[in-house]
Amino acid sequence: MAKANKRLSIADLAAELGLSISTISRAFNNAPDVSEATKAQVWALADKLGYRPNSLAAALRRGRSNMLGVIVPHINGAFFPAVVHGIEEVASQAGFNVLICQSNEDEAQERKHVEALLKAQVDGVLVSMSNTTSHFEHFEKVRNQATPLVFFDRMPTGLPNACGVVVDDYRGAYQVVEHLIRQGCQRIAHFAGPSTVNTTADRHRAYRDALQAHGLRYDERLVVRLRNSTTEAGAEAMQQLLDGPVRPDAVFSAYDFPAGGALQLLEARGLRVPQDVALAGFSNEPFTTMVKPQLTSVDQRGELMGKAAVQLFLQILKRTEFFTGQRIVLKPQLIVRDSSLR
Amino acid sequence: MAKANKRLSIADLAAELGLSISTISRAFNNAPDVSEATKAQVWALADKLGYRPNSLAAALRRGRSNMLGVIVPHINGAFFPAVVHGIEEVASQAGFNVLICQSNEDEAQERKHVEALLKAQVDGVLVSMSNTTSHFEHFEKVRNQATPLVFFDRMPTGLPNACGVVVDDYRGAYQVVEHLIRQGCQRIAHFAGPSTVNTTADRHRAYRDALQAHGLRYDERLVVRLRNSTTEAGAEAMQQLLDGPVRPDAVFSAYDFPAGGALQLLEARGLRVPQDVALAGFSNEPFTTMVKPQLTSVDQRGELMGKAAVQLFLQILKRTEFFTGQRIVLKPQLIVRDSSLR
DNA sequence: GTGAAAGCGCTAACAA
DNA sequence: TTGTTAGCGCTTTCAC
Repeated sequence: MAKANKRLSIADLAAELGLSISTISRAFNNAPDVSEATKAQVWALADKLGYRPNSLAAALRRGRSNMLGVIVPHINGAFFPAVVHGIEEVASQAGFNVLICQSNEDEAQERKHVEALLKAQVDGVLVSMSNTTSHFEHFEKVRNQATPLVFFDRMPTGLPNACGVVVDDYRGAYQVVEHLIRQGCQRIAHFAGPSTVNTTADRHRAYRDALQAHGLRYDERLVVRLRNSTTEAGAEAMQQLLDGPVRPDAVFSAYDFPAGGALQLLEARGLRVPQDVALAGFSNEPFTTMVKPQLTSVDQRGELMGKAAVQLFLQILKRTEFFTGQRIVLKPQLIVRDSSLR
Repeated sequence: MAKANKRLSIADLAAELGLSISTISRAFNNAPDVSEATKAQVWALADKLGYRPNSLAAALRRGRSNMLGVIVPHINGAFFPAVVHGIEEVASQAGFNVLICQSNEDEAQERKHVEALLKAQVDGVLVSMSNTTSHFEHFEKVRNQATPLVFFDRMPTGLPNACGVVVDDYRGAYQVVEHLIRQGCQRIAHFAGPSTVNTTADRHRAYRDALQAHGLRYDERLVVRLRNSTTEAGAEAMQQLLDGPVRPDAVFSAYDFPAGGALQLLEARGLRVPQDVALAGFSNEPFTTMVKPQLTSVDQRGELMGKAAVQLFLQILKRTEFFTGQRIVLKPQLIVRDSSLR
């Protein structure tokens, strides 16, 4: 095993080969104006010595790190991992390394991550906002650094000209509710997510609009604000509805896991799904096909979203102009399963 | 909004305040030998100007990046996200930023990530091996750079003195099989993972040993090698067993999702779980409590594992000595649920 | 308590 | 095709 481990630099290779450091540098960047013979020599020696270019030094000098910062609220469930996957794929094709951070739905952590990424000189930041974030100065800072900023899925409503990729949550939710109405449901309840986030706010709005468009009353008593997006929160919400003044015959949940929780609770209470209460969620989590009955849901095109976000970033990077508030809107996909078919 | 965006440096602050760059640097590092008044001045100006230290430059100069590289096979399911969570928590406490990479169970990608991390001058690498990895030179390279290398969950068997944190897979699997035997199962089948990976190899070995220790025959015909760790692979494997010469009365799956797939297939074939076939998986995925019957499984202590891995890394970093092959073994937790209770 | 100066490892003019 | 040189922004002796 190798012993003395003082870090090697191009200077060492240069000395060894009797070449100048610039030639070594050029060889590593595969510059066209270095002879193939020289390149071969350099690469062979590097291989033998275990030399590896220091990308920090290169980044410092070049003023470009080829690193892309990504902030997600979490990587639980299937959606954000899918997005991350899409991001990594396109980013690595374009020669970028990806720095992933989780905000854990906490604004303070989100700010810290933004700072850290900026200090690390990332060439761009992709963010899906924490759902507790209510101030946006940390995002403004990114843009003030002239660092491209692209949102995905969750965008701040209060930030003018924000670029991003979202799914048409309104449309997806509207389709769910229309579907439930067509199945004959009359008292459709809603498990609502936070109203501060575009996604869940849109789902809620679509729920209300779809009801009214079909002549059904929007009844506050049928709307429960979820504590979070877990099964437990869903079970609680379902219990609350069952204890309430109006017995729903369907529930549209802003997330899948709470819908799963509702399913368990209904079963425990001896109610049948979908005959007594139809259920639909949002996200198309894998578990939705493993429960009985399988859960109706809406697919959010996670991987595609990630890819689109990086492409948008690359576009912005190319332009010298300033940010133009581009927004890419993906079509969600309603997936009807047994939990809402009667 | 700010306009001309040439990056600021300590030199700009120094000029503005009539101080030297060293003082500015010291102020930012909160050095004790700078007067509080000066610090306050510097910080105020930085705040006003939106200056942010360039951590790349600092890392280059200091020879330490405070970045920790992490390579996971994927972030699907609940286990690896839990580990990552644990890693981030302890790492950020210790002042490290975490660079997460996914190998997608592919050796080539794993190698590329190792190279990229090393070039980025990370101070350490935490890895859970891809299950297709069969050569370990890329790991040796890390150690040859004198960069701490810590494995978690999946360790190479062929790398001497590898440090890492694992769960006692053998023990967990042994407990599962013993439990099934105590429930009266006589023909216990096994869905096996890759034999190249310590975790699934241990689960398989424990399965065989537990059978034999209880006077049951180890029958190759009851062992199916999974194509991968999805529900589909589990359904296939179950079908294969049902089509085979020996009808099992229990299945111990090396992963949870295939157990879920088996559950669905059994149900579709009109077989009852656990009465006709008892089921048990491994990982304690959240979905195991959402299906009916709920699935027996083994918890792998993901978050704890992540924390322990970082602590091990920090320990190694402190020592001047070389790697000693420390291994931390966590106790898994058998969680018995309805799918195996009869 | 503060400053001057060297240099981390690399890139990119500019020369030759 | 190759070499020389001046930094990128920061930390860190060593002075004063």
